[in-house]
Amino acid sequence: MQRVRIKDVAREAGVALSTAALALRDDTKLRPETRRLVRDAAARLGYVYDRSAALMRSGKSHTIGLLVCEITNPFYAELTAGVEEALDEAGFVVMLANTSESVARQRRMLERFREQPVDGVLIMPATGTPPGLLEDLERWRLPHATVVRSFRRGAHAGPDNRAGTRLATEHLLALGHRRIAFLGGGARNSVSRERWDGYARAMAKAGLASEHLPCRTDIGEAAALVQALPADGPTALVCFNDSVAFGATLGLLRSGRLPGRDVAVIGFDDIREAAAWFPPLTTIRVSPRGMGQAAARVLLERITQPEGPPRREILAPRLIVRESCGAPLRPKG
Amino acid sequence: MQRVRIKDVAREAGVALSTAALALRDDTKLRPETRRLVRDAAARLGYVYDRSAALMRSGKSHTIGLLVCEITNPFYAELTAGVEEALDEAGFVVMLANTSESVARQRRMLERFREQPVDGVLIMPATGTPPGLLEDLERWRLPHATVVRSFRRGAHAGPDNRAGTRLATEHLLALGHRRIAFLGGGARNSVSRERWDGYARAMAKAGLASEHLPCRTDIGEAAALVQALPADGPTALVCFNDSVAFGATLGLLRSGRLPGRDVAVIGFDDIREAAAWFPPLTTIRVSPRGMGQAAARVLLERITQPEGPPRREILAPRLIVRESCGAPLRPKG
DNA sequence: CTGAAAGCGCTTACAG
DNA sequence: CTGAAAGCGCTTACAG
Repeated sequence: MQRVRIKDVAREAGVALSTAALALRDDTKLRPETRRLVRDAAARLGYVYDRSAALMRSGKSHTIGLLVCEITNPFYAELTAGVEEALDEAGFVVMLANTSESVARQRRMLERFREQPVDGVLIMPATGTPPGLLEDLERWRLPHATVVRSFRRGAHAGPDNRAGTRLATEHLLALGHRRIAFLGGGARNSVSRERWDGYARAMAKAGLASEHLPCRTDIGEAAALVQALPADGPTALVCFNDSVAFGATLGLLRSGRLPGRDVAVIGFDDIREAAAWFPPLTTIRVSPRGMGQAAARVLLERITQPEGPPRREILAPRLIVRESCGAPLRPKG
Repeated sequence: MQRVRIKDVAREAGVALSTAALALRDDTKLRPETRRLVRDAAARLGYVYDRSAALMRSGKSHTIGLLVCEITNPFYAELTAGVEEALDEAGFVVMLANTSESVARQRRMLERFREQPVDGVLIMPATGTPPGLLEDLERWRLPHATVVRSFRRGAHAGPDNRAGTRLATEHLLALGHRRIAFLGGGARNSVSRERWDGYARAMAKAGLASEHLPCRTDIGEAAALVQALPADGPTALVCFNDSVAFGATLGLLRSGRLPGRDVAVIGFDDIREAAAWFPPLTTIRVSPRGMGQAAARVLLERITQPEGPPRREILAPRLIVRESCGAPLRPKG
């Protein structure tokens, strides 16, 4: 069984090869009847369009490379779903690489994507990514955008991290807390720096000292750290993200303390599990799916208008008050 | 700035075009010195290998399409990481599509992958996938394999679901439970059927009646359902998976009951959060990452040996006893 | 290891 | 809308 090519479809439909080629791409230069004629012939023969051949000739792959720093993190998984959704709508397909925070693997996959070739790359830079990577991307003229974590310049979509932890800290201050610590973060990436910064500035503004309890983004590690906190420790925790906050609540429960009543906890991200948590988690909402979609749009703009200035879309976060901050226990008034 | 082609590299290195082509793929027919010579020339010119042109000629894309039923589910996210890891080692790259359990979207993405073209597809069939899909794949001669959820035939890698829920049920029976219910599942897919079946058979063998508490795989929905369970309800829950089990423990906590002490809970999957949970979750371990790697291997075998019989790799699950089943509270002996 | 050549299946520009 | 043709950048088989 020979492979069916456009030439065969053209013969079956009784039209010229160039007409068949145009008809198969639904070109409006052709009469609707002709297009139907060709489509029917293609269906009869079981014709399958070969995108790789089209790419070879036209140089457009309608494919983008997505570098995820850690796909097993629910936040990034949700973001990936948003990216994939928005790109699919635009007729693009995504090639996935999970770097697992490895700078070496990130580099290797980027070169692989370049060879593929893809029309552009969307990157959540691995922790510790050297700034030279951005320069390489620019030199390669490979359209690119970052999501969540960013370089100093270049197209980007991400949350306003400083505003987020500022909102969380100010909420806790308004509830009367004075010993407020920042739990988690500390990695060498823009998100860690910015979230810490928003908290620290809000504390300084209130004339209070900052306290950092660094730990990796790991429920177990956060839980162990919080479980061991002394009774005269912080009365409130601004957490790097929801996973760390989940760990914090588990650590409090394990040491016989009730999150919200004994120690206030606020997360960041509002991942799906946050509302169903015990106690329901007060957190900063940034909508990973929406951010993935925004990032896809920003990248597509780079691909279609490579000469324009790169757009940076900073999304405003929102404080979602539930129970883990203890607010419902202290009605204002 | 013109694009650098193999021809240019050959000229720069002072060798024939065919020699340069072989050298760039590190063919052992060539002397190491020649290979070095060519590689150095390529580096000097900033040559980028064009895989799409190679695909066009050789017909091998070294790309596979991955259809994930729900990437935001941590279990499938981890599985995706395993697939991507194993394929990368074999020099393959993955094109991702998240079907979000939509049969229509699954169909559309499959046709897209076929056009791409990919060397094969790895599928976690969306709930409600018609058996006709398998026939299409066979007719298209598109190498394929399923993961976790399966068709009646075809290459596959997945857990022994019946053995898993049987292990869980027998453990609860041994702890003295009699009113044991199955929480979650009920979707029209092989996993739901098999997990229920393993539980129901173990109950029947013990001469006990089965009880099904169906709910979607959603922490919030499971929590609400369990929170409302009466005091004379089941004393133990075999859960469809860990997410449902997490919901169950939250529902118990919300209604003032301690999971493990008041009602025993066993999950399925052993996702990362299970060990850190409060209380630590007793569950059935199937290693999503390992399963993803196994599925990748099974698919690669289909691609390299399309005429051989499809392999089905059924992985044995293991009971991981932690605290949510209450076993540590009742030392044997 | 050389050198010339065919071909993968499209896209695209062009004269009619 | 036709028809013939060039070309995208590789791979591959072949005679030397």
